Parts: sequence; structure tokens; C-alpha cells
Amino acid sequence: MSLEIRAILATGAVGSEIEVKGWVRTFRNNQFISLNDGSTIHNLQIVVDFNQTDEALLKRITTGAAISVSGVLNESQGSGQKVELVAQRILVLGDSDPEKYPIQPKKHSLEFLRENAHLRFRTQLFSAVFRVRHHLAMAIHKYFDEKGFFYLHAPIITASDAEGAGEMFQVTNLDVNKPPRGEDGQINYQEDFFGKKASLSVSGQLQGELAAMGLGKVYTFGPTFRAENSNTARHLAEFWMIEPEVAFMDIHGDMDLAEGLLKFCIQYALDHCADDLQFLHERLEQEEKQKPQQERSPMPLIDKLKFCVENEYQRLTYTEAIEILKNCPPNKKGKFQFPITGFGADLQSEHERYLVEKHFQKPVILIDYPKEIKAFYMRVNEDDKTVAAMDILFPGIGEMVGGSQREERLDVLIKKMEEFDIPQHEMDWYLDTRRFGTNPHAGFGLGFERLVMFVTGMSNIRDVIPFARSPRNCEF
RNA sequence: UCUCGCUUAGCUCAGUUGGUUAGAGCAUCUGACUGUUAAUCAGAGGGUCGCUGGUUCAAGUCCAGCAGCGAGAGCCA
Repeated sequence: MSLEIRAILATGAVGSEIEVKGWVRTFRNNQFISLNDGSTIHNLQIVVDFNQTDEALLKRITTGAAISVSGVLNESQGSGQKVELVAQRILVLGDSDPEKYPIQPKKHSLEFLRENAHLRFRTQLFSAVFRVRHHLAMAIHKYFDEKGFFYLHAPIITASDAEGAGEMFQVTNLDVNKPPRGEDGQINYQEDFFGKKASLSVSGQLQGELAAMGLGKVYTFGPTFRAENSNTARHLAEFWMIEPEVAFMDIHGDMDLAEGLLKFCIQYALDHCADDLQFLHERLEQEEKQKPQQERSPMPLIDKLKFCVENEYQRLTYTEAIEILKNCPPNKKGKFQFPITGFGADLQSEHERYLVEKHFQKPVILIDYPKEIKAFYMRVNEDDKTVAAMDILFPGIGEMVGGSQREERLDVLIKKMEEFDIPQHEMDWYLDTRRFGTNPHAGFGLGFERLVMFVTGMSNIRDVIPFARSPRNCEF
């Protein structure tokens, strides 16, 4: 039985005879193997007596090779590690041709590793990122489970295109070269697999609302698809989203739920990923040193994470934010590309960044947006000008969470749907929630990859998902 | 989709006002050394300068188109 390196480093007894399996990171001095098995960021040092080892075997111990080693765990004579494994028997399980293996014992650019996404799990950086990603996913489930939520599997294929969250990917098994057409020349979707036009889901919210109207508190956590031609470091065509939906809850409860979730997840990562976060922290500090003083982040990674757990997020209304922005120096000096003149304007990235990174210097929750710039299902406030929407903005990330209290009044909702040009007959099942036992309820969407970005300090969203899907890119 | 930038060895990059045979570090290979931690020392191999076309006696270098990648913006999570 071979042991995990994580367990050996944590509890391995000096003098014990053990076996390990892993991949060679480096082989120094014909004598020292750095072995990693993915269980931890740390490597186990294997000591080889090259005088007693077959030369042909030594030549096969190359970067990337999979090996099995048995021997005795000793206290290390070197200063880099406490214990090391003195090899008695080494087996090469899988060779790795050093002339061809792309991952070298040297620094690689993130772009290069992205092109080699199938091999990047073998680097310290990406193994750390994906271990953190795992723990954050566990934290999501733990938070909701402890609060009595039920995990709802919303459908991935949907025939509803009224969610308005973005462009959709069509799902069909019709022959795209010669689809069946009706007399009017239009494609006849009655002959398609579902008997109607279908797409990949852009949001599980509407289905979440249906479930919340019986189960009370539910959340979804699954893949979500947007066919937008977005080419940024913050968008993916396929990403994972968490969408809780709660009956009998207003916008303030919604904010508490979201802020609590973010703090819980960040604390969970601090508790469960200390070694990986330490590595990411140091990596980021190295990177910051390369940057000019002005562009440097005001806080190192772990301090920033602790700050976001310990401090209240700044809550303010859209109208208050507009006042701050209208009177702020960059607006007065004309530094904004989109100057703020008054109520009604949608906030651009530059405005959100000013509020979060310059003015408040902490996460910000904005509520009560003008009703025209938000989705049809958000509840109209008493002023009839704003809706009970909330966005949580994070430094360096932008919008982490978008949520709202839902419009529970049937007549108001129908009127809004007319204003937004949403065909009522297609959404009858949704309107039934307002016809039968309607009540104030609320929910939000959290972009999982954006949370992973924030916690790991990675600056490109394609580096926190195993295999990124983005415009013109569907490799692996 | 828009704006800007980049594309030179396996990787990261340098390459002057256009001018002989395009360089460095790392990696790889060979040898030496053998308690290393990005090991060290000596040597070697490695290039269709993204693609297509143009200007010129002469193009890695200038121009145009295309492609890919990146940064920012829009859309949003």
C-alpha cells in the first residue's frame, strides 16, 4: 500500500518503511528526486544512492516521469525539508521523454500553460489552484446544507429563452445542413428532438424559484452557458454558477445570505488550504515586485482574504453611489470615459472600480438600481423608480454576485413582462408561482470562477477552470 | 464586437537609422562533480524570425491583408 505524500509529511514516522507513487518534479545531482503526487503543494525528497543504482534506471528518472519508490523515511540532512525517503527500490511506471515533455523545471508563462492545459495540473501553481477550487466547492455545499437549504439540480437544457441573461447556445439534433422547413421557409422545430427550439441554460433561477415555492430554501450549483462574444479575463462561455432562492425573504435577507456565503467560503479556504494559499500568496508577492508602485495591490493575498472575512461589506443604494461618483475627483477632472451626470446611468467598470478600490477600499453591496436597467423579475420599490436589486462588487473582480428580491405581485409582474417584450404564454408556468401562494422571495447568482479568482489571486478566469471554453476556443 | 499591443530556438526574451554567418538565459544532450533545494563547472546540438503579398540592390526590421494570443472596453456571473 502506497501512502500519500500529504500524509507522509504530516504524520510519517522516521524509521518507517513506506512506498510512494508520484511524478518527478526535478532530479538534482543524480541523487535527489523531488516527488509530487498532487495530494499537497509540497514535494517529498527521495534520496537515491547512485553508486548502488543501475545507470539505465537513473536515466529514466526525468521530469514528468511517474515512479514508485519504496524505502525508509529518514530525518533529512538537507535544510529544505524535515524528512526524506531513502530509496531502496525505484520503479519507473511511466517514462517521460525530457526532449519532448513541455513542462520543464523552470518558470512558464500562464499563456503557455493555458495552451498546455492538459499538462498544467502537474505544476505547483495549477495544482494549488484546483485544490483550492475543490475546497471552495465543498464550502458552498456546507454553507447551504448547514442553513437547511436543499441542493436543486436545475435543468441544463431549457426551452425557455426568456431569462434575458444573455445569448444562448442552441441544442438540436436536426441536420444543420438541411433542416426541415415549414411552408413559410422557417425551420420547423416541431421535428426537432424536443419538439421545440431548445438551448443550454443561461441561469437556473426561474426553476429555482419554482422549487423554492415548495421546498422553501434551495440552491443550484451547476454549469451555465452564455454564447456572448465576450473576450475578457472575467468571462467564460461555460462557467459554474451558484443560485440560491429563498421563500419569505426580502432584499436585506438576501444581502445577509450572500455576504455570509462569501465570508464562509473565504474562511473555509483559509482553514483548509493554508499551504496552497501560502504558495499563491508568495507567488503574487513576487509578481507584484515586477509591477510599478502605482499598480501594486495594497494588500497581499492572505491579508486581503482575512480582511474580507473580518469586515462588513459597504452597503449603499445606487442613488447614493451616483452622488459619490458625481462629486468624486476623477469625475470632476473628466478622467472617466463615461462621466456621471445623474440618476439613470448604468455603472461602468471604471465606476465600480472607483467605489470598491479607491473610495471604500472594501467589498461593496449596491442596491436599488433604476428599474429600466435591470431584469423584469426584480421587485419594483415603493418609489416606482428603482428595483430591489443588489450587486456585490469585489476589488479586482468586479461583480461577484448579482441578485434581487423577486416581483411577487402578479399584476406588476405581467406589466413588467409586457414592457420588456416577454411573451406571457411561454412563461405561464412561472406566473403560476404568483397565482398560487405567492410571497416575497429573493435570491442571487454567484459566479463560482470569480470566487476562485479572488481567493487564489489569479487574474485570468481561464486559469481557474480546468478547461476553459471561450469564443473560438474549445480545446481538450 | 471595438480599441491598443504582441508573434524571433522547446520556454522566456534581446536584436540599433533596413546591411556579412540572427544572439542570451533557462531547458535538452555529452562529460566532470556528488548532500542537492532554480545544484555547480566545461562543451555540443537546436531557427522557414506567425502566414500571405508588397516596397527595396538588400527585410527579423518598413507597408498592407489575414490568423493567433494578450490587455482594456461592452455584455454579464
